[in-house]
Amino acid sequence: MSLPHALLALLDAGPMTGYELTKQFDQSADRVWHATHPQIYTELRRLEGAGLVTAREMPRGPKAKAVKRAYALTEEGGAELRRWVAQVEAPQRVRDVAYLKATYYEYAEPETVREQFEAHRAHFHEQQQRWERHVEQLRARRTELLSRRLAGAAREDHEKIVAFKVHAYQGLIERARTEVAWAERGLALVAGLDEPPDPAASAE
Amino acid sequence: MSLPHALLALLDAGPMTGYELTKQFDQSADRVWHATHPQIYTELRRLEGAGLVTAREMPRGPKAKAVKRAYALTEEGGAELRRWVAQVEAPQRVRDVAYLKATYYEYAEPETVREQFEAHRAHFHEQQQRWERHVEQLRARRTELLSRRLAGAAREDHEKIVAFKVHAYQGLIERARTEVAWAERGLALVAGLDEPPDPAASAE
DNA sequence: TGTTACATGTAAGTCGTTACATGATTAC
DNA sequence: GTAATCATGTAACGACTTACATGTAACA
Repeated sequence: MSLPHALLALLDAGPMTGYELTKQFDQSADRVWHATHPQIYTELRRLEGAGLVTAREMPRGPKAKAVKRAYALTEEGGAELRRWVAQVEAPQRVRDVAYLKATYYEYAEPETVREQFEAHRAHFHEQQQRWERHVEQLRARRTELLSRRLAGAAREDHEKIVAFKVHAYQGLIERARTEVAWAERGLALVAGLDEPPDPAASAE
Repeated sequence: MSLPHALLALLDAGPMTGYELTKQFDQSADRVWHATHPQIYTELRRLEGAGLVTAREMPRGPKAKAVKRAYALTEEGGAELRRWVAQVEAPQRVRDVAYLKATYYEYAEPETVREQFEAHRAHFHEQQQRWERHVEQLRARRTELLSRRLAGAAREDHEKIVAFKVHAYQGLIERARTEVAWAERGLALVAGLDEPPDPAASAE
């Protein structure tokens, strides 16, 4: 649903190949949208057909035995991106496995529950740190994409462009922190349930 | 992916019809998982085929011109639920339209951006309140499902059962609060960008 | 010579949404 | 009688994942 727009948004900074886009959408990248390469290559062809991007075929390496395709935004593509940004989106529906499972943790061994909260904490802690680094880079205007984007924008818009990106990633940092805190409260809860509250009332 | 388990989890409290389950999964309900009725009826038939639930056909109304099917967990269904709860899940990948869009708000009119942050705030504020009410109900053990679930569980497990559910929904409350705060910071940001920081430097 | 990174695709299948379709029962 | 709610489905389509498939180029 948002994949085409996520692609247009990245291409807005400048032309890229499907491979480069794939790396951007990778789990390990600092992106808010994830997609796999089959999805991306397919979608790029579709966008090309719709006239929202154009492809330029380029030789790979000096021997020119293979080609790669660099995609660039067309004017319609840019217009579509702007139209989409202005449009209010319906709120996403909740569908969270971790929380669904957490609701039924009474069925699992305390040890297992601990492991899961640990994993949750580790995951979001890592995300938090990655996004913190990313915000630093954004503020210093040191990221590849941002530099390219700023190069193609009016000087007086620079502050605004940076501010919105920083705000978005700051939000993700806060979100990750919230998850870390939740997992930690979860760990405390299991620890408390594990050793019964009143030693006199404990069985066997 | 988690739909079958979300269904098993609900049926764990006691038998229900597809229609009742649909209401539980509705956007307006206090659930962490969303699903639509075609998905639910289809999945129930699949679970029945797999032996994880059994269906009992019941007459609808006194005239018995139509039937409804109440689904109940089988022993294998219960076992599967327990197996699933104990299993560590791979973390979900980020895919968030609101944040994706927010990264490119420089393209939208300040008025439009404001509207979107407003909508974001309103949505999560409402969720927050709903979940707060839900936690109150859980603590007082006044929800339908929880009473049914507790009725079928050993007395000494009651505290644990309630505690995990409360913890999960508390997490969702915190999450919603984080989103509300993010939207509010966003509104402040737009307001600040709208009136240029230095009146002397403003153009026309 | 072999491994890693570059680079692009197809095919099958699952998960989820939306639209279509039908009919009974209850309350006003 | 008629509207809302109860109740259950099918069909078509779109989004996403996983497995399969292929080949080049750089580097050690």
